[in-house]
Amino acid sequence: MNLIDSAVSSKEGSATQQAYTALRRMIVTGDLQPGEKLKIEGLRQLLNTGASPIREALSLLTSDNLVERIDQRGFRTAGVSAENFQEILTLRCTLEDLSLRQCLANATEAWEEQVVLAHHRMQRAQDEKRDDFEELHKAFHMALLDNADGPILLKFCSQLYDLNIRYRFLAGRTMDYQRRDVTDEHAGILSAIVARDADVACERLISHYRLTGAFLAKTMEVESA
Amino acid sequence: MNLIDSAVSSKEGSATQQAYTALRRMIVTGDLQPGEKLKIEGLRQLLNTGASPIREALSLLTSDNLVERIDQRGFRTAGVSAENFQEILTLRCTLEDLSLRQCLANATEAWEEQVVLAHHRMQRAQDEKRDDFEELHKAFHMALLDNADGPILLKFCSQLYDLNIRYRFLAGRTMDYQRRDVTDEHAGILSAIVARDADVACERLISHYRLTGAFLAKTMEVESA
DNA sequence: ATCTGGTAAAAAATCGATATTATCGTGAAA
DNA sequence: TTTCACGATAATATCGATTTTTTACCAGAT
Repeated sequence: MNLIDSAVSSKEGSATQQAYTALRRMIVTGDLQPGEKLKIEGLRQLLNTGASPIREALSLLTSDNLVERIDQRGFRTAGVSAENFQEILTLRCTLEDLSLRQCLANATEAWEEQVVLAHHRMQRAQDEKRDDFEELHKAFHMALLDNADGPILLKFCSQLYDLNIRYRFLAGRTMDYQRRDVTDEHAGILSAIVARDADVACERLISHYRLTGAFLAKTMEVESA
Repeated sequence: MNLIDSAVSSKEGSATQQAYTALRRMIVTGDLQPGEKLKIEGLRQLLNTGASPIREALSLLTSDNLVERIDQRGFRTAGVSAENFQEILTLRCTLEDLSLRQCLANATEAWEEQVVLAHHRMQRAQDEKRDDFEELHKAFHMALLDNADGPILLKFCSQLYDLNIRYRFLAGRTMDYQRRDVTDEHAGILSAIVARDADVACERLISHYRLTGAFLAKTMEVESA
């Protein structure tokens, strides 16, 4: 339930917690199709647990806008649409710009070091093509924002991140992220942070998103054609 | 679970739904103190229902940041602090400004009429000092924002509204809203909307919030002193 | 053919009971 | 006195079964 390292899959925690992370991953990665009906009984067997944890996990996932709850007729995964994607993208740009500026205004050594560290870990995972790249990528982006004026904004950003990344998975995991040269973009953002240049950092961050967004939008078009 | 008329208390719906609205109101109005431990058994008896609906309702309330869930050690209402209040206020200003501008950019007859209607209903309730003023007040503010580019932003605003209004209740319901002459402010916002003047409308909306915010902040200071 | 009403099957929601986990107090050892 | 370990107790989390509601289906009528 925490923000940054929510993805660290562990067999620790309550049954609800396990169900929460498992279902979350399944939805984000597209194992569960958008708009798919989520039958308690099916999930119960799939995750080998009782109905209560499933039900509770699904309730929690509605927080994140990953699941829709319709009273008396169960749960389904959130739907997708071009409009939805667009809203996520633009909101994300707005909020992360806001947040990053606050972070830089409040900049401290400790924060900067966390960012550097997160970047390093992500980079290494990418070089070695490890499969935990995704979580480390999120960790990097969240580390960037983790020095703003308050936790609510961070939570919003975290939510939007997940919603956005879901579209990337849906567009096809095969068409890999590495295709575009995203490495330079990350490095550019980092160096602007270290240089404490808010305008440049934000500009790079936003264009990073817009590029990825445009890329995805195109992919979606192709697929729906 | 819908956004605007979530407060309309009805005896309809599932036990979970009823528990959700009841608990929500209790938290927002301060019947349940900030940071208070929410024991399932107690609430179960209070609302005369089983543990499952309570539990699920509380899970849903974590969506709204009104309840904190700590794995394996239950639920408690969200805490309050000056910093928290400040963040809510400034975020709210930012997001509602953004949203209102979108609404005006997309302005339609239908939307404008809904706003006028919502304003009228609120006004009448205020004049007659009816106790449904609160819900109609929210309905008015949400109607203002209900023509933006997407539902996510609206949901964020709705959440922040509730979080904010909770502080008003906590500051003391007695110290009534009507003290300040809020009527003019509402009317001013409305007329700017009708005139399709985004800058003025936003300026009035934001200052409406800031005034209320400053008022509350002072009240809080006094109380904590 | 289309609609309607009713019924059977399926799924969701809820309950009551049990298992699991945290909390609190007590007392012994350092 | 402080710290730690150990039970006793209270609360949470989970399970299995039951109730309620929705959904799917089909016969009969328009």
